[in-house]
Amino acid sequence: MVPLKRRKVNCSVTSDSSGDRTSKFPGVVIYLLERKMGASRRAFLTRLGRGKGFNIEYSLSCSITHIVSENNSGEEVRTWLDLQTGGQGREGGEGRTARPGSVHLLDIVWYTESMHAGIPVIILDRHRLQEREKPGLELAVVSVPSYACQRHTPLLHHNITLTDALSILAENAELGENEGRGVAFRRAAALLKSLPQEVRGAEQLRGLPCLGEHSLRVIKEVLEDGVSHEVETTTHSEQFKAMKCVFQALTGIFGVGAKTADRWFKEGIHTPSDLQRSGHTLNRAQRAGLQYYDELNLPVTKSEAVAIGQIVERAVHAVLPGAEITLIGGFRRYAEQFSLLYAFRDI
DNA sequence: CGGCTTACG
DNA sequence: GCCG
DNA sequence: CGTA
Repeated sequence: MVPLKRRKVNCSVTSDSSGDRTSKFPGVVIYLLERKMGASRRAFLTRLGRGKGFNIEYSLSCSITHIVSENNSGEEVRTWLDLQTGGQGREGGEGRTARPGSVHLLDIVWYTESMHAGIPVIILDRHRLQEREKPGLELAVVSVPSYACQRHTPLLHHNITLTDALSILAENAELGENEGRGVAFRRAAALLKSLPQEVRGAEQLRGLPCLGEHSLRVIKEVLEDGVSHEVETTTHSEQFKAMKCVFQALTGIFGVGAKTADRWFKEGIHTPSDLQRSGHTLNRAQRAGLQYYDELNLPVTKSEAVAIGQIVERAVHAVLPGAEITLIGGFRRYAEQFSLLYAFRDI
């Protein structure tokens, strides 16, 4: 079990201009293409979607993630989009778009199915506007450096559904005290995070490191069916849910790691309250962890970070007038963790 | 079949 | 589970 | 064994 991080930063993504509309589904910003759809039908579909909590924009901004069209071919929409954006949304382009992943070009069938489901349904091949792809572009067999240290592993990447699935299997292995197996699934997920674009077919991944029979099978299922049977079973398993919950509660105590959580779990200690009652002998860190349980599990806010930075700055200036103090770490790297680091420039 | 990140307290 |  |  990978220890949970303490003091998670409240790291809500600053939404861009269009994100102001409250949406039940952050990450899904829909643009309905009026061409061939007609203004009145577009207005109707927009009202329907917004009523169900979907974020539907009327103008084409860079925050759009899903473009839905009716009675247009993939080429038509692509040509139209290129005209609007000067080709910036193009997949396999030179990375000029700031947003990860490219816009999904979808048929109205995806929209109607999503309306019916009340949530954005997982995009399957039949939902996509089929584009006659340049051979070897869309289905490019990707290659990656074999050393993990040579790969980028960004937080925001192009294969979230796949990494989510593999992460569940990793978590399950870790909970079952099968660390090695967990490591393998985590490596497989990490590899997918490094890919420059969304994977469309498992064939693209042949020969890549860290992806063996099991991971490839899961990936294939998710790509073809939207879900993996094994992942679904695991997610809904009472055993898994219970273990996950207890682990979160116990390792959430500073000074308690996977081993101790495991031991206590077997002894029937499932919550911090159970622990209090048990009268177990705790070490110094754990006593503090229990005493300040709530506070230590509160996110560090940006203003808190800035305030601490100012205290340090005053102290440093007392010794080194003119020293420049810069807050770095999580708030700059857009990571979940928050580190308080102070670097000194030569003065 | 063994090993799975690393440094430090 | 994946790899050497 | 735990934190980072």
